[in-house]
Amino acid sequence: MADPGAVASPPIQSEQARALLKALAEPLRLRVIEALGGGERCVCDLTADLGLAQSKLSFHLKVLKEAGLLADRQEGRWIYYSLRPEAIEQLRSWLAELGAQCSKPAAPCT
Amino acid sequence: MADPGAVASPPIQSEQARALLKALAEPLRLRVIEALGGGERCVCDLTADLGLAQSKLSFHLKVLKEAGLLADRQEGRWIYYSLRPEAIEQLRSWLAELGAQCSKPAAPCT
DNA sequence: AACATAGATCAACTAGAGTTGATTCAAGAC
DNA sequence: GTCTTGAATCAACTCTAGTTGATCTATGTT
Repeated sequence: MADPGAVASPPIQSEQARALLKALAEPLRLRVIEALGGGERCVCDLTADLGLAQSKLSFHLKVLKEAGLLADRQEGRWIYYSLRPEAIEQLRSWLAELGAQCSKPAAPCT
Repeated sequence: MADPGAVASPPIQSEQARALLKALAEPLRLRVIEALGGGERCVCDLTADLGLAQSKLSFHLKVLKEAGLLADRQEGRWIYYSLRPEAIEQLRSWLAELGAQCSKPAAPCT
């Protein structure tokens, strides 16, 4: 099951999955994520679009980035954020495993 | 976009996705979910396995159920919980949409 | 009927996560 | 160099979500 040589998308552990889920499970962050679903955006753009206080957006971008959901790049004084599709894909795989054999009936309780 | 006649797995909205994410994004609940990943379990079984206070487990089971992640059925005095694969699948689809076109570069900021 | 057990619910308490406004840092523009 | 602007950081505050222990309900046993 271990795959030490692989570079992209190793199977995700539940701890990592939880980090992704937690980062996504917040209203404002979800709005940010959905805004980035359409493609890369700069911070000033997001601030305006979502109508958020600057420090607030910055806080949530940091959380999302630390969870591995976002990539950022700087260009001059602007910073552009984008979704990391690998993270999304990892979470999807993790969910797929979860759903795989969940329909087995329980052994009756005595 | 509306599809009132459909019974199974209509496309999920972000509000519903958030509810699922939020329910999943809690350590204890994730443990419960993973325990149920292997198949249906009764509450007494889960309580013992996870080593949780009864009221605590009950609280989290309720949250998971209200989010639509769990199904429950009663048999005598025991209650069995199981994962709802549809919910997992809906979340996976939602994530897939999100990742679909997120790689478009931003229009440069002036 | 009384009793025992599985599980849900409730009220009081606690802690962690998000908000706010001010400050700091960095990259141009002048 | 100074000034302006985009964005991150920090400290104080707030509030929501989870914990705890007790109580209540329902099912089954005797």
